[in-house]
Amino acid sequence: MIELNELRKNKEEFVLSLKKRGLKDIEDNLNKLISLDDERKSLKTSLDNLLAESNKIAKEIGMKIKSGDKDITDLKNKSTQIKESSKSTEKELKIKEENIKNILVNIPNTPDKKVPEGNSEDNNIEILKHEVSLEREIKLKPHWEIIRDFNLIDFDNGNKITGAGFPIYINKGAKLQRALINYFLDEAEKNEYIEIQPPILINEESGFGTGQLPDKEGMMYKIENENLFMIPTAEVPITNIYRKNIINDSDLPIKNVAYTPCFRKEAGSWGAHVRGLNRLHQFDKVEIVHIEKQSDSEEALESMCNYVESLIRSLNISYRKLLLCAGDLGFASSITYDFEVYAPGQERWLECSSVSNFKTYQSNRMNLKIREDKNKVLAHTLNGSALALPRIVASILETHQNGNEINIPEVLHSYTGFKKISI
RNA sequence: AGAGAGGUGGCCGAGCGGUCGAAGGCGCGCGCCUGGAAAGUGCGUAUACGAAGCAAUUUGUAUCGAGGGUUCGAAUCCCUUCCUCUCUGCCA
Repeated sequence: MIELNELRKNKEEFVLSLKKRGLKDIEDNLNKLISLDDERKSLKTSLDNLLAESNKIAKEIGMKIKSGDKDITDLKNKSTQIKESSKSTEKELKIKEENIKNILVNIPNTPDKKVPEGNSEDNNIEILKHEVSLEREIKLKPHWEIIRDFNLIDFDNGNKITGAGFPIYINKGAKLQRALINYFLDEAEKNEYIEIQPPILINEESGFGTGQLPDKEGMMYKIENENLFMIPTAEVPITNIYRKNIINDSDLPIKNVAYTPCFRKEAGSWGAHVRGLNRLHQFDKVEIVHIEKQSDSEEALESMCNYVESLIRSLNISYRKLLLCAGDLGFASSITYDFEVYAPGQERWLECSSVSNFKTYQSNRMNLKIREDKNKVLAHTLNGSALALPRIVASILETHQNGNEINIPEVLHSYTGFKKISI
């Protein structure tokens, strides 16, 4: 949620910045927000005055009763009158506050200065690319063929017991999943991340805090009679641990890592190119989350990117790093770097990590602050995938296939217990 | 899931219709005392939203799990709801 006070201070910057996202009526919207806030303030002032008056009378009555004076009818009547008008003012104020929140909640985060303009993925900027050489002369298969040939994942039975997009990993396919998860967690630990095992169901307040609710409700699976949601990413439960907290400066940075399954409805995003592991309803992911001081978050984003890059590189697969343009930026993010790995069997780049700085957008929603000297200021929240498994698996299988066997990247050997998968 | 007890500031804990944002203690911060420390002692120590001020700050309102209600006045009474503990049941 953008900060209203900041908006009031530099409206022009907000307008320019949000226009980068391609929002057309944003200036009118922001003006409306400010005038609603003016109205809110004046209502608040008159309500406070009424209540102050009413409190004063109540105290007078109390004093009179104590001193034995029973003549309080006039005061009572006066107070009742004040009460009536304060009730109606209070109602007005509540409505005003709701109106403001409804608008505020639907305004996305302002893109960082570094974020390029543009409204499609073609406008994303490639920051770097690292390619591994493929000397093999065999014809490279897409991973869904490899999976079938080596019997690593059973999509059909997943379909039978749950539905499309819920794969069953089998045998060495399952072991590979477990190896990757453990490898990613261990590496995070070496980099001073504290491991968390959060719940994978979250309530409405948590969904609101990180920005999935109310507007992105369609992405999450809902448990109807419990009013809970399956997490679309571990970002939600981890970041919400710190909801409504005031954290001491000296306790920062907070660096957490968690492995969780993730659940996404992905409504309407199924097409011909979405085969095999390219898009799933349930997938595994190791997520890193930072809570940082505002002045430290830019550097933290860099270090997170470097960490993610080192992980991908260690798997000996081709990857590239993109800086997302404003139009491609997630709703709550101010700046996002995507990492894509290359899947040579299908000749496609697949996104496997998204590293973002949300700045104060989430902390403002969840009231997460940092105590710096005497001041309390909103924290910056950041997160990134480190890493999402399925597309990494796709890239590993397609990159390291070698006829009748698949070579497992060396860093995983101690985790898998095998160096190759054979037919 | 049933029965009972309970949810008060960073923590412990008093208050159970009147000046209570809330005694007392612990913790923490600043000062005094000291050669230094301990002990002692003085002061301070929640959050949100307004108003005034360049600011330090001053000031109003709300908040005693959450949301409603009764009352001139609610931490205190009533209703709803969430959570915790104990016992019983069920269970990996």
